[in-house]
Amino acid sequence: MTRQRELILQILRQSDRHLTADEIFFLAKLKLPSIAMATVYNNLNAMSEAGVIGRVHTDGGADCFERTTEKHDHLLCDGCGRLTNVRFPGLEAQLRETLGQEIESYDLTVHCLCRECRSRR
Amino acid sequence: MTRQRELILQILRQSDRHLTADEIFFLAKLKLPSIAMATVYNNLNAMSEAGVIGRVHTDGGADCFERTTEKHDHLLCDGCGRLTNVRFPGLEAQLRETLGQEIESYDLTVHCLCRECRSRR
DNA sequence: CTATGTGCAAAGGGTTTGCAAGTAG
DNA sequence: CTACTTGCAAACCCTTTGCACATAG
Repeated sequence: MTRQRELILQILRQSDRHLTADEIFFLAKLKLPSIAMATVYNNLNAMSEAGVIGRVHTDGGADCFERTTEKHDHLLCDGCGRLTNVRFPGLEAQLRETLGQEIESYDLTVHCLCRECRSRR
Repeated sequence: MTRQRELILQILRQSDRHLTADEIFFLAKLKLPSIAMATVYNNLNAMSEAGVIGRVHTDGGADCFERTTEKHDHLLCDGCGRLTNVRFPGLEAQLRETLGQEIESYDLTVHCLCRECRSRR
């Protein structure tokens, strides 16, 4: 548990949004100017593999990281890009039943237009 | 409709698998050695935006392209990486109902271990 | 002490871009 | 003809790697 890892974890814990490695790097540099991007990635990789933080792959863009480690799905606004967490309880059981086979996990991203974006049209 | 675009489309139509841009490039070069990667991407982008072919973003790896343009979901074996198409009819309506708002679309990838990979353990 | 983590710079994979030359319609 | 497409190389973004040095425990 190095100073760098502690700082990165703290940044994630204090944010209620999803953060990219770049954003975390920027925020970390404010407190610890010597920190390197490689260190940020090292720690994000280590912590997401250890299940301490969550990681979200996004289509085309940079991965996002979040403090939540609970299983959840994502709601993405195609207008403004805002990403929020949602849950569809029972969905996994239903998918398993429909497929008729064991499931390791699933990734679901629902695309929408949020209220603001919808009214802006 | 250039010779290049026709060739790329033909390659996709003749394949029942998902193909990466790299694989398409390789296959296209066999018939048209002068073709460039940029041309392959140009055409794949144009055709997937036009809805003529399908595009699948994969976590971390290269995007895959497929002839099907019908809406469907994906089943990915975590063991061998094989990607197959599946459908969960009625899922969209159900997601819309649970969320209580309009949905543009959704992306669902179900992770599994296929029979072969499961028995190999 | 010693294994592990750091910072740096350079490399990597996948994709896009700028531009001069070529081609479809 | 003229706008669009090609091929090429270089650039791009995000992420990883190699390595000498520093540090946690």
